[in-house]
Amino acid sequence: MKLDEKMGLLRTYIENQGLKFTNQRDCIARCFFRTRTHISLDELTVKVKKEIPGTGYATVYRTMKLLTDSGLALSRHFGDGQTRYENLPATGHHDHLICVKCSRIIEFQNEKIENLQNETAARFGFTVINHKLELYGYCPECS
Amino acid sequence: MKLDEKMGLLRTYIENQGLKFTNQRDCIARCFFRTRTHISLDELTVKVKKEIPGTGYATVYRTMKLLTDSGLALSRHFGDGQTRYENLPATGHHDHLICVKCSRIIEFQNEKIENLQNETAARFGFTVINHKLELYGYCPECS
DNA sequence: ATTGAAAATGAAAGTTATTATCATTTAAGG
DNA sequence: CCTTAAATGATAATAACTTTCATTTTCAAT
Ligand SMILES: [Mn+2]
Ligand SMILES: [Mn+2]
Ligand SMILES: [Zn+2]
Ligand SMILES: [Zn+2]
Repeated sequence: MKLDEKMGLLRTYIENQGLKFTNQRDCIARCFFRTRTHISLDELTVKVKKEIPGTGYATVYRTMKLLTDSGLALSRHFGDGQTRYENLPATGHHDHLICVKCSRIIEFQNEKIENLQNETAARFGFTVINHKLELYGYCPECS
Repeated sequence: MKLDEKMGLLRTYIENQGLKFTNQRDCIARCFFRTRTHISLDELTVKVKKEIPGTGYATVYRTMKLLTDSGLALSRHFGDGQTRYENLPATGHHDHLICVKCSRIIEFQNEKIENLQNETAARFGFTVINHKLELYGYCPECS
């Protein structure tokens, strides 16, 4: 999805909710949509302040909540006690390999695993609405 | 593993580390070994206080850290922002199905998924040392 | 049993990430 | 240009965890 398309969806969501489109929201959303990492609020706030110096952490927090609620961002919790946000993956859902030494994160997709997850859940009468699969270990460079 | 066997392992671990075996540690460990749930520190502290009323939360916290470090307890993080502890499963490693409505937790094992995880990691040159697989959804009663 | 050094305890304070409050500013429709 | 509801940023509050410290307890060596 293109940047402008995302900004359009955000505007629509904001209008529909009776909210207002502000300078800060514009800047924070653009900064976020630009990233390709799993970014924390602290990290994102640094980026945003370079464009609008006065911006408060709370506004970044609230805007990321907005983006998450609207479905334009995904929030993730890896091992480090911080919430991280990532853009919607163009290729669809993915899971993560995380290096416990250098924190490198590799994304992967595995249709077979996903299917087995659903099979397993079904066996217990569960309806899965989301899941978390994280593999922690050593990346090639840290092995 | 029997209760006494676990207590023996704990004693050994404590001796080897040059630590001391106290009344509180005995009580907290027994209370924990008795549980079959994924218990939080608050919950465990309530149980412990019924046997030794003066026991402080910090002591429960420190003892569970000890049990985790010694390999006699597993710490888990589900969605609710609290650390939970569970006994070593007699049947070996398992993963979890979690009901987002009633918080019921069902444990499952799936060898195929485990193998696919390792295959996937290997494809990226990763060595997996642990993983987290949680399936969130609705249990049969809440569907 | 007594002693003494080292470790454990419990209350309280400190940490850290997140979330809420509130006075002031701003967006946007009329 | 006005109105007013929402947004902002500084700050305070929360919540779970972790540390500190004065006091108590353990336990090996008398
Ligand atoms: Mn990702
Ligand atoms: Mn379990
Ligand atoms: Zn690495
Ligand atoms: Zn349920």
